[in-house]
Amino acid sequence: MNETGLHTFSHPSHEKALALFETGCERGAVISLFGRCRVEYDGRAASTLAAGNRLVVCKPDGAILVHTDEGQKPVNWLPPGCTHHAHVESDELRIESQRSTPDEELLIYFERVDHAVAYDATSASELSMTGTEADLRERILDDPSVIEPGFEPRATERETAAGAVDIYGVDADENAVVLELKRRRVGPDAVSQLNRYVAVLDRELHTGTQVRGILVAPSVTYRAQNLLEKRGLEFVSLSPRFES
Amino acid sequence: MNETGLHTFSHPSHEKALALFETGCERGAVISLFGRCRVEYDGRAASTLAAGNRLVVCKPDGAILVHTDEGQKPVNWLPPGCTHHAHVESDELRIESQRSTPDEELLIYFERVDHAVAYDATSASELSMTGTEADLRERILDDPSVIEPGFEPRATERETAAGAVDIYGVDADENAVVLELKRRRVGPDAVSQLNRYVAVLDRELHTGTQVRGILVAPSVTYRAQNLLEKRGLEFVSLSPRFES
DNA sequence: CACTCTATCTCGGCT
DNA sequence: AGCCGAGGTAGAGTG
Repeated sequence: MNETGLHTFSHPSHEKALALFETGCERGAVISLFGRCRVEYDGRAASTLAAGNRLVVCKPDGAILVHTDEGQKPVNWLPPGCTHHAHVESDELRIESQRSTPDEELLIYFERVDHAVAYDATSASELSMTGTEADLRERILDDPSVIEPGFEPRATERETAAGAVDIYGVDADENAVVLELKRRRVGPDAVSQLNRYVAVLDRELHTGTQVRGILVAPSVTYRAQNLLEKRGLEFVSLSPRFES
Repeated sequence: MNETGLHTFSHPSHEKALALFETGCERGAVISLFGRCRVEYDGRAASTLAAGNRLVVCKPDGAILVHTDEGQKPVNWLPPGCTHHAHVESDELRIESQRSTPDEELLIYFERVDHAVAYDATSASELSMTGTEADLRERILDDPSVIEPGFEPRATERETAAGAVDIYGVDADENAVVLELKRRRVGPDAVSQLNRYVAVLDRELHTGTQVRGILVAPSVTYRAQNLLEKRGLEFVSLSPRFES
């Protein structure tokens, strides 16, 4: 232990690893256990993982992750809000985590702990992100001509019977226009969604002229392209603004 | 280093941590770095994370994760298949990971490494799971009467113009029946999907009688319930079998 | 390789 | 608190 809140053991006995786990949890540290263990999960689904060398990370908010040597996703996990209990039994260090709503349980049985770390990590209070769908909306509202000359936004999140439309406006000839925004390449589902908005607004507005529907995204899939044409909808290629 | 493939340093110099990182990567180990760092991401979106105490995990398949003290999800990450480069610059240990399609980049700058671990983890070859949609299908095929007396499955994954139908069969009166299976509570989208199948099969089969559509899931949302009634579709409550 | 679909999705916003 | 929809979705399966 020292000023940075670090506590480690190499090849600890189960008792020493247990002590590190418990004092670390109390302190609010992130616990990392490297060792050979098997894992059982029971809850929304059920799974069993045969023994192997894993990395188990246990966070003070109650989240627990079991990582193997591959994949970005943990092979087993429980979300934040779980309670952990550890004890030594049958020559194993057993970590048992549970939560309710829904009831689920993760059992991690270490036959051997190779290394144990308790570390005081800090939160991510200052993560800032750009390049989202909100950025795409801002980009259009800042300069509506990126859609087409004369386009004029009238409302965002305009409510319809089919849900809220991203941007509602009019074109140079005062025809109603519905924009559906997607921050990345889109498939046929987005086209269907746009089509529902157009159909609903056609009915709700009952102006003589057809409501125009424009899908705004960086690109579309081949099938989405086909569907757009079949439905008489339009497409404008536009990406979210990336601020640095 | 020892027979379990473990290599650790507490409070290493940047050079020592760099050496551990590079030899560990070559060896195919999982590298864990505990220390104070800032993180920048640029790719599908863009983000900056101010300096703080983090856990950085770097896997031999190219995945890299940055964990804070909270959340199940890493605060920053890159998926498997990335290439990592590490070097010391401006009194920082800099880990720079990149990939293409899409182009993205994760920059992790350690001003201080508190602890470093290289560990030979093993894969999850033997994860077995139950309680999936496949289990639900098996449960129905084992005993079709759980749907209704007289129901008789004729095909699974039967192809239609709207995609593959989960289970296709006939009822006691030889009417065509389409089952759409979901392992958990479903919303209106599943009803729409089922409706497309029924509509398409009505046309493809052009039998005199209406094709029946049954949604099979543990439960449905309120709006899905409404939509089912509006479309003349049916619902059977059934959960996947959990084997232990 | 590109595209599509599912998920023990996770996460956040809203009713 | 539960429900619903989006995601830097991830990961698997398929043409």
